[in-house]
Amino acid sequence: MTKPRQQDAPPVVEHVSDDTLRQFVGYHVKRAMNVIQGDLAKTLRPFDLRMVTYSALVLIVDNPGLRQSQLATAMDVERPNLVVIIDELERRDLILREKVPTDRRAYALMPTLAGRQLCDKAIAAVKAHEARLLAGLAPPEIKEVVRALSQIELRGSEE
Amino acid sequence: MTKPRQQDAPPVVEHVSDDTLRQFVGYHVKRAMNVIQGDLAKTLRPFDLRMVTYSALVLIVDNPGLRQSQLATAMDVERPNLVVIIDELERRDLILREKVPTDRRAYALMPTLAGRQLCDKAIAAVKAHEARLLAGLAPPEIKEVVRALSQIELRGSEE
DNA sequence: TATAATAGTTATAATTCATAACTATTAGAG
DNA sequence: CTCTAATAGTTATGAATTATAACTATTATA
Repeated sequence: MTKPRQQDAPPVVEHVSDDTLRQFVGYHVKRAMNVIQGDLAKTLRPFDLRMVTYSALVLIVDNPGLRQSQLATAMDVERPNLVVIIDELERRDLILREKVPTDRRAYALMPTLAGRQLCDKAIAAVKAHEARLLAGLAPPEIKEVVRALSQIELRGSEE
Repeated sequence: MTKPRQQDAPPVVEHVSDDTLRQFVGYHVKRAMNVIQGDLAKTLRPFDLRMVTYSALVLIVDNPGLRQSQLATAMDVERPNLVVIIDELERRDLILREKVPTDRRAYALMPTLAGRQLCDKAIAAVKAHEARLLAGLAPPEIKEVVRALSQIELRGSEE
């Protein structure tokens, strides 16, 4: 005999079980990602940055002179969608589109001083917030996680 | 002296470095998530399911009788957005909205036989695909990753 | 009984993501 | 060397996802 049910009424669910989904690593990744994304958004708000503008800025600071198409590929964003991101960063004078004399179709993306400074501050803030999220995890554990996630990422690119 | 640059031209970036972002676990989670999400979408396409409809179906099969608001909370989806998801599953006769005699505002979500069957098949397919993504990772490593991700998830909910 | 709260819905806006087509320019085949 | 194809960036646009306000019906509570 199963749970007693009055008449023909549907069972009342007191606690929702997601055990089946929990067997999938992907589910855990998704839920962790939700938390991380929410935390990141909150962290970046004071800098008036979103996740995309933040990562674009970091990549430009780290790779001064790169082209928009390179950045789009690195960020896994369609070229048309990158345009507005770059527009926004340029409008705020965090980066600039520098003309490339050897190829007049392309722009070399360069960070400004303000861009580098904001980037540094944002990175520091993100670092602090991430540390709080990862509190309770020992460094070797974290290394292990990163290794595993990289492995998954790799599997994806070799399709 | 740094890299030689002809005249005043911006440096040419041959390889885009994302080392700065790689220091963040969140970045790795995001990139792994992209791969997983793409793989999942491909896996579910033959069943005419998307990630949201799939997880909704699984949760309904595992928790027959649950209410839409419970499901919305479990899935981290706004109630209005869940309506169309449930509509879709119901239209395909995978689930049904059963009237609750004790509360005439609410619907108890129940899977149909077809729903349970499709769910089983989809779960099997996802399991197989995930196994391929995780090939190269030993079971204890996977356990470690899940533990770490759960920890992150937890940190988020205790804000 | 009156008021507040809840379940589900509708309508709608904001945001994100994807696609086609265009201009200007460069590279490559012949 | 010229013609064609390919590339960089852009514009326009649409699809999909996500979020918000307000509504109906019903239940819980003061």
